[in-house]
Amino acid sequence: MARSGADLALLLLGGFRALADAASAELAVRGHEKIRPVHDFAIRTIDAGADTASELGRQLGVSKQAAAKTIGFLEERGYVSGEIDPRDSRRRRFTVTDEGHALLRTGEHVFNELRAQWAERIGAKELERLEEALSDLGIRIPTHFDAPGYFTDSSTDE
Amino acid sequence: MARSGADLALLLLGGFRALADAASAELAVRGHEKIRPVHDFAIRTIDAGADTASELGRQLGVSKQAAAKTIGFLEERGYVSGEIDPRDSRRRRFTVTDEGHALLRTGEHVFNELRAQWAERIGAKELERLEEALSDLGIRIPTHFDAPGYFTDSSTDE
DNA sequence: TCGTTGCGTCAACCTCATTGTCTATACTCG
DNA sequence: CGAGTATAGACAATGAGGTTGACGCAACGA
Repeated sequence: MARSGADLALLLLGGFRALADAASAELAVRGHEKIRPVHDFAIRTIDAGADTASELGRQLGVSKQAAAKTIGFLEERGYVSGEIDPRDSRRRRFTVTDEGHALLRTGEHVFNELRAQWAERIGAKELERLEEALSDLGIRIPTHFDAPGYFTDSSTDE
Repeated sequence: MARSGADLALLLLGGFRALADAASAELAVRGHEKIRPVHDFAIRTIDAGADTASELGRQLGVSKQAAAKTIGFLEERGYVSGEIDPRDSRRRRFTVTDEGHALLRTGEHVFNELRAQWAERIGAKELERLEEALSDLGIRIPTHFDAPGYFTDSSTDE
């Protein structure tokens, strides 16, 4: 039967949220409080070479000020550490600390566990097929999350 | 091959965003500027009986102030209209206007068109299978759309 | 050496949400 | 009836997350 397009959208969003919320909660349990996907993403991006605030901002598609703020948070938590570039004293170059790498590993682990749970529920084959379908649709990994809230729903009540 | 759980999450988010963004853009083309999913959802909820700001807030899981603001926007655009309840002058009771119903219909249409495009790309069967899989996972329709939240604080309540 | 460009920071402001406070109205119970 | 309580909605302050503008300073290129 032809389902509705709106339901499809909601299903996708719901799936994402189920994973993201569960991951965030699990990360908190494991000692990484208040970590949100942005942080994971930012750390990866820094690790991949975007080692200054300006560069991180460009990579993430946000202003350098916003990127600097995120870096400030990460630095405060000890996930990254930075020092002035001896070659160019305008820059502060950041590196991901062991703690930062640990967070990345834990996050990955948590997500993989979640995925494994899904695979158990509907079958590994089916899950791969779902991923395949989404990939075939040309869905690209989003890097910008300032989505205009499309729906606001009550997840709190039940 | 075993994909990563994080990629799965991103794929779902990306899918949702692709649909939501396209729908929002198409709605703008059709004369409904700046309409986001929240608005559609709010109108539906009002139509379903949540005819005061407080009640809408409760249904949507947001504060009454936030709900009042949304209603203010909808009223300004002519999607809903309200008047003081003669039985209880504290309340302003809202009803969805014809314009509001038209928006709902258009939104539905736009989403269905988008879904049809996806069905063309990967096959109707495959799409249904994807929806089936997501449903089987017990994904519930979310109503809280601050969803970009992979990287934004998404409330961890449940 | 002198512009130009880029980095990082300060400051102001926007949006969307929150909580707290307050007035007015309604409801309930002794 | 009248007192006390609960509720609607409005106002204000606050917070999170982002933006733009301005600016000092360092680097670089002609």
